[in-house]
Amino acid sequence: MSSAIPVHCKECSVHNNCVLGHLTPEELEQIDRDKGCSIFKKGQIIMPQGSKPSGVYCVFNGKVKFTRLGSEGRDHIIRLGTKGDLLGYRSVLANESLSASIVALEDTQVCFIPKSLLLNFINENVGFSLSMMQQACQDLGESGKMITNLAQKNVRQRLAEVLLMLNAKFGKDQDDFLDVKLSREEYANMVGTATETLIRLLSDFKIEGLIETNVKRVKLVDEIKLANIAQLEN
Amino acid sequence: MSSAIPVHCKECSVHNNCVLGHLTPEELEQIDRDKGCSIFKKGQIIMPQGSKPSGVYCVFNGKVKFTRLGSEGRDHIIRLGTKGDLLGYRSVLANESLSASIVALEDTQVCFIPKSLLLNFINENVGFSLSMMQQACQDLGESGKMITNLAQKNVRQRLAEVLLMLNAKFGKDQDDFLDVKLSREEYANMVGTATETLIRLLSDFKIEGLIETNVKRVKLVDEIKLANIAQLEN
DNA sequence: ATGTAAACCTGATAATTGTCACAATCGTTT
DNA sequence: AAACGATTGTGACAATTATCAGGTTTACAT
Repeated sequence: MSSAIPVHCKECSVHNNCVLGHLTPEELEQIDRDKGCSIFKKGQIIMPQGSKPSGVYCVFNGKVKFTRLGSEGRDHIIRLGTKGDLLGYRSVLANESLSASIVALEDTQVCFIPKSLLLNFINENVGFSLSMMQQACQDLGESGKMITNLAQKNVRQRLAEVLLMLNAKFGKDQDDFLDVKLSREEYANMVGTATETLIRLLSDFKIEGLIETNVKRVKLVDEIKLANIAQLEN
Repeated sequence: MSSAIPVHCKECSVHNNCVLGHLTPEELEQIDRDKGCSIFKKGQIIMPQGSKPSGVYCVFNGKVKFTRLGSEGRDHIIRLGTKGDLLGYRSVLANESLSASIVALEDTQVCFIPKSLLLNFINENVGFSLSMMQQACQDLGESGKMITNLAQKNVRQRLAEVLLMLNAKFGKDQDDFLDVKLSREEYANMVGTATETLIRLLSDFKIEGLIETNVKRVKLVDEIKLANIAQLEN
């Protein structure tokens, strides 16, 4: 981790897709006074599982994973975060320790907002408070979907779903590849399967013409068939 | 569903374990004026998946399941609710349709609180607002745990965990049996497995002296061994 | 450019779990 | 009490997935 040149919150580009966009200009200036900006290199732990964070990070750019260490030493990626997401808010608001480590998937610039400040805003700004609550409830809905998927779908279906989810969350780069780089092991940890099984399925998809791969990059070729495999309802 | 004699919220016994306990006496009286009380018989749908509820139910007594219909027509139980729980709050606050049906596991008495009233309280009562948010964040933490369990544990481990979870949530009746009655199919839908597999595992547990069963009732005999099987961390 | 560790891939095999078919039991209605 | 349907239970088998044991390629530091 290293510190970085701070941007003024008022001019920050992430506003449109960030709950902090609901704060007043004065409140944003308050953040400016207290916040700390830092850069985490790819692979670095931003917040470790089990710790009680003293505030939240707002992602300025980059990508992160929320990864939970299960009892048998295997990791599971329960969520991904990107520009505009607040990291650790669940833990701060529930006053519980972090149930997952937050790790940088690429070099990631974040701003730290102390817990006290966040709670102030919630107390004083009803609009912000409501949108925080909405965020939590939406995330809860996502989790519910994930639970049903893990419980009812097989690995092939879940992989198709993960690929489409990545497309929805991160979009495509200029070459039409998914704009996020994940190792095979990380894919496996998202799908909830062994790395070998995941590799085999990815090549199956490649053979069937559903995707193309180029080292760490993946391109979705036939999204409709993928959606059929995933059996998406919504 | 049938209507029931309303109890005054101020004197309601569920306060201690209910977010509504954070409301002022005046706010509770407001609920009294607007609320509707009803009883759902065992098996009745309280709120159907896909609908957008116009308010929430507060459980006065009884037990409910949150059950999601997956794409292959199989149900999955993602959560259970009991006295003091608010039903449908996630959907109301996220302004999304219900991702699961809420179904009575036994005769269940509930009070309906309109959405507008709930939002008023959130706008005007910071303490209540915060405790609603905490509730959402705690539920989110629970979901995360469930996700990791489904992804990393096998059926046997998950069954052990479900049994312990039921014990923690519902406790024991006077005969030391779990104070909740579920069919084998419902157990299977909680664990995320086929009914036949679940039945086999339950008899295994019985043979190994971990549990006793009596028709629909289950008694935990060796909670320590169950915890070992489930590999509980916390 | 070269050595080394990590990541990726493949095959063989074992373990887990699901599916189907059917029998036994229980509870409810007639 | 008989009859019906729903639930519970069992066995055989198939499908899915994990594990282990290797090879190959890639990325990166020196």
